[in-house]
Amino acid sequence: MVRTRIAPSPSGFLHIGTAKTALYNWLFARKNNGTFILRLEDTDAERTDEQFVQGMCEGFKWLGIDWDEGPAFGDVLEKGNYGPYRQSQRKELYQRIAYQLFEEGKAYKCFCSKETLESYKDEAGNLYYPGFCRNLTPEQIREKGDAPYVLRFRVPEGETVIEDLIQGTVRFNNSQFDDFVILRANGDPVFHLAVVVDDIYMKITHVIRGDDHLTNTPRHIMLFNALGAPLPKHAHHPLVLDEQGRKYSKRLHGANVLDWRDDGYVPEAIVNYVALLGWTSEEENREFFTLPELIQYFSIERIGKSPARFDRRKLEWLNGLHIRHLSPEDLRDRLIPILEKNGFDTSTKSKEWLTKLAQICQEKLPTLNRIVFLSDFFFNEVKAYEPEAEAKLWKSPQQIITYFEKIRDKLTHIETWEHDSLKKAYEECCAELNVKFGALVNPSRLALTGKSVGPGFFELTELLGKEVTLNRLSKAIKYLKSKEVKS
RNA sequence: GGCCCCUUCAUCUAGCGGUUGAGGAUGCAGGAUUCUCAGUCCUGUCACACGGGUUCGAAUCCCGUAGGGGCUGCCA
Repeated sequence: MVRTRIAPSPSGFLHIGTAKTALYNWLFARKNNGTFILRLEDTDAERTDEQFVQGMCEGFKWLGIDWDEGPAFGDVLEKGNYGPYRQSQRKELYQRIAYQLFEEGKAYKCFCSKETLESYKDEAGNLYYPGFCRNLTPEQIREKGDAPYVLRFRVPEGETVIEDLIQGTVRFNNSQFDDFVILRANGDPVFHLAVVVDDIYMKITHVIRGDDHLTNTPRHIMLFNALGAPLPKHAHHPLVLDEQGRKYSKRLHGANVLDWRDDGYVPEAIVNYVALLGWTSEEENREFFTLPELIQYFSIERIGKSPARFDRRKLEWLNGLHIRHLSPEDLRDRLIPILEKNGFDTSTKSKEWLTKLAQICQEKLPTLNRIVFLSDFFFNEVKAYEPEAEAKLWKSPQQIITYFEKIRDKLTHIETWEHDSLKKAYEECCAELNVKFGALVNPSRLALTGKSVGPGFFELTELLGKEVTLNRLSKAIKYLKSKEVKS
């Protein structure tokens, strides 16, 4: 039975890198009918805040990553039989295990003060622990009285080997690891101990995480061994780098997965893109995947070893692709909040109308937010005409006025206000005026939308409705006339 | 500094000793679709970090060098 986990430290929002780790763990669990667990690593009380938990979980929820076991937060209840799922609530367990190691001589009390430790630095200025208290005699310990101490793990001699599903075999000489602290002076466990204890007690079978943990893993393996517990399988995937090739800083826009939601990206695209950042399908040359498809094709073996840069442009392409795969109704429902947020009143429009709007804009949306640009003229009056477009399309006002008057006349008498009859009307005008289609359509677009680009012309005209269309044509005619007088 | 990981087009990557005059995708450039933009479909552009080996033969294996990243906390 596969059991994987994501174990974030709730010290902020859901980072894009954490999302990648979560996704890989989640995909692996789902693929193997396993269990995916959310565990909060909040052993450092100072850095933890309940609102961070909320923010992080909102990110998971948005991405569609759900967990089978996890802690309570907000109005969500705790799930699972291996809880609690917050490390801050498992303190007694860690202490018990730490002292068990102490009793067995695998850990020892260290009374060194911070100042004592500070005095030991290597050539590069890094602190290291020379093992002062490693071999204190019982008398020496007794002499310390009730002086504060930490528990340090007694790193054994020899070699620790990681058999990693992604990295292959990685060997470490134990001599490079100091006797690390497992229990702080205040009784709180340190990350290394808590992780190992939890992974044992929660019966984690596969530890999939970023390769920033690769050099932590030997310590963990030593602890597993000291506790006589079987090793989980390890898989260290490469980190997500920013567009400059550096570690994706928390302060960068986009580090928070919800930034992408705000920018008009759909979660389907984010998940697809992040999965592709270091993983390829065995179905060669395939890049578009829905979440169910990712589950179907995912495999740890296909995860690469080299770090990947985040490429916003490719994400945007994928985003457009996913948007185009949405049903018009689904797209409509995602668009409405964005329209509302930008002050467009959608309540006066029918569901059918809004669906049509979604439909005619669908293939032109790299992001959902683009809808604002593409559809503002449906909700607001045209207050200005694009100057460059005006210079180009309305070069000879007198001529355009004749065109528009003819079109207006034609449209006034149109029987059914829909795409085909509108097109027919324009075709007739073109024939009568002996001009090309574009010569009529493009200037008209400017009159109706104020822009030179937008949705298909007859589609948008149909949606605009007869009254508005005729009004805007008249308004344009009036404007052109006034312009002519001036010149 | 020490230890560990990484290095194929600008970017994400395929490739796991010969079938590769290195394939796909994004981007970029050009063409088609003559209502714009977008989309779609074509075409083009662009890479095996460097230096040594091993081998009949290397992007693929080995060793160096350089560059990038990670860890080296009573953070996780």
